[in-house]
Order: sequence, then structure tokens, then C-alpha cells
Amino acid sequence: MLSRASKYAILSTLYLAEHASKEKKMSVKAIANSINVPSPFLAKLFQQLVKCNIISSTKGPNGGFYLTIENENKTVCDIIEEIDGTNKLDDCFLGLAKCDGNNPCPVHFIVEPFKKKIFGKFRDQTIKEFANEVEAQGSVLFLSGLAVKK
Amino acid sequence: MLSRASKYAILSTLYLAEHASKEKKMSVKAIANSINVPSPFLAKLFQQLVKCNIISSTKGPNGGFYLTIENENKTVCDIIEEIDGTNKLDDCFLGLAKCDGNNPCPVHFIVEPFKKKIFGKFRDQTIKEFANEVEAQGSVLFLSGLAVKK
DNA sequence: AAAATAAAAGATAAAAAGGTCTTTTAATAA
DNA sequence: TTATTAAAAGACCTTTTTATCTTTTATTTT
Ligand code: FES
Ligand code: FES
Repeated sequence: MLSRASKYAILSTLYLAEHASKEKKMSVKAIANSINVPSPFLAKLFQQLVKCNIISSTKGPNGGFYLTIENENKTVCDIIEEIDGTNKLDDCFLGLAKCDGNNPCPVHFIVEPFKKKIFGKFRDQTIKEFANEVEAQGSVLFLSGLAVKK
Repeated sequence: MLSRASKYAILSTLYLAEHASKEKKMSVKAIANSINVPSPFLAKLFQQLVKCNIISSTKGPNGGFYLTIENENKTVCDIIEEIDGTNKLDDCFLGLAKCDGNNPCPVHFIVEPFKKKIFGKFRDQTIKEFANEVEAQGSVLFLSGLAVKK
């Protein structure tokens, strides 16, 4: 459904929203360690995310990654579209060329409501809002000691 | 979520349930053409499915693939487990090492009910029952002219 | 028995995804 | 202004997934 790359990107952007700021930038390594993700790979992803203005960075001592107000108003959808190219969330669960109520695959009517729900969330909620909710709910972005599933 | 291989396997097994029988076996090519899937690849998959007794085959003229009663009582879960090795349906949507209500990722409580639903269906319904439902509902296993999404 | 048919088996190839490493550039602090 | 720090850039490698091709084996029909 989502590539590992976009999962990494989502988790680490939310992590930035929670833990970094213009005053307290974070290095790739710090983030990679925190959420248990390979750091050179994450570095590549971050370059991409900076380029398309989803996260921000400065070089040099005390440099690192952080989110601006503008960044905080991006959405998870923006991340997915940037990293996975197209939005894979809309794909048919069984691989039909098109997910479509007029030509439903055998599980379409189970999948459709879920897709609507999660897609709505990813599209309508800003990163900032999402991160706030994550904090409020006590959701986790990593499992201590455990790497993200390979 | 599911590999392309297991999607092919699911679609073609349901197709067999609907269109083939011990009296009317079908060749890989015929099925591959019907559901728009690369036939040498499907052939490989079918070998695997025969070996683990999810579908049946006979060689020679008028040979081909079909389902026995025993085959019809297998489940979609059996297919997924055979092809993808482990059941990827249970993975965390955001890639955490474990999908778990005690350490929920930010979308866990949206994903969980869906997973329960679709996993339940794949586990509790036999291929036969599933195929009957597909016919009754008029679900499609392919989009005429359109290949399965690559 | 011979010819034809269709799967089985296995080798191989192409593509995509995931991951690493090295060099360059920009910013800062000493 | 020099040394240091950390990201940017890009080359490169590995593994997994997807796909193809060729040869062999089993079955059936003639
Ligand atoms: S058609 Fe398959 S999920 Fe919608
Ligand atoms: S923990 Fe992520 S989907 Fe359950």
C-alpha cells in the first residue's frame, strides 16, 4: 500500500513536528536513531522533502531539520504523493487496474469505506494538527528498541 | 499490503472456482489472458499452488487447472500465506514493527477495524463460498481490456 | 507406438525497492 | 580565517519482486 520510504517519511515528519523547532533543529542521525530507521536512507528522503518544501533544513553547526509554519500546514497526503509519486492509497486492494464501484473487485465494498476514511484524514488534517492529535492520543512513532518492520 | 503475486493468485483461483471443473480444465494461458496477467509468471504461481494443494492440475491434452472439493474448501488466507510467506495483512499500516493496540501508531484505530473485517473474510470464508458470493454480487475479477495494475 | 498437448521444473533476466558511501557545499563557532 | 559541523548531491551496491524462456515429464488421442 505505502512504500517503506513513505512510511519512514511520515513517521519522521511527525517526529520533527513533535520534537524539533527552528531553535532546536535535529540531525538525520538523531531522528534515524529515534525512530529506528537507516540514516543514509532517511537522509535521501529528507533531501526530497526539503526540495518540495515539506520540511526545512540548515547546514553547518547547530544545523539540522525542522518544520516552518508553512511546513506544518502540509498534509500526510503531500508526503505520500511526493515520495511514492502517485497516491497508492487509491489502488484496488486486489490489483485491478482501477478501484471503482461500477466494476468492484470482490472486496471493494469492504475496502472502500476504509480508504475514504484514511484518505480523508491524510488529506484534510495538517501535519501540525496530526502531530497534536498524536500527542493527545499517546500514539507512538516507533517501538522502543524495535526497528521499523523490514 | 499484498504482493502482486498473491493478488494474481487470488484472482485466478476465484476465476478457476467460477469457470473450471474437473470436466473443464483450463490452461494457464487461457486464465492469464482472461484476467490479463503475464502467463509465465502465473504458471510459476500455479506450480506453487498445486504443490500446497490449493489448486489441482493434470498434464497432457485436455489437461489444465481446476479445483477439487478439497481445494474449494481452502481460504484466501491460505493463498496469501503460501505466496507471501507470512500474512502481511497484519502489518502495521505505518510500518511499526508490530501492530498493537497497546502501542498504536497514529492511524492504528482507523486501520484495526478494517483489518479485522477483511482478515475475517479471508479466513472464515472458503474459496467456494467466496466465489459464490462474487457471482451473486456481480463482482469482477478483471477489467475487460485492462491489465491488472502494474 | 507416435504425435500432440499441457503442466513441471529450473535457469535466467529485468526492474524496482531499499540501502550505503563518498564528495561537495554551506553555515557557524573558535 | 580556519576548523568544524551537518546537510546536499550523486554515485553505487544489494535484495526482492516480477517476468521470461527453455527443457523435461506426464497424459491422451490417433
Ligand atoms: S475495486 Fe478493488 S478495492 Fe475497489
Ligand atoms: S499499529 Fe499501526 S496499524 Fe496498528
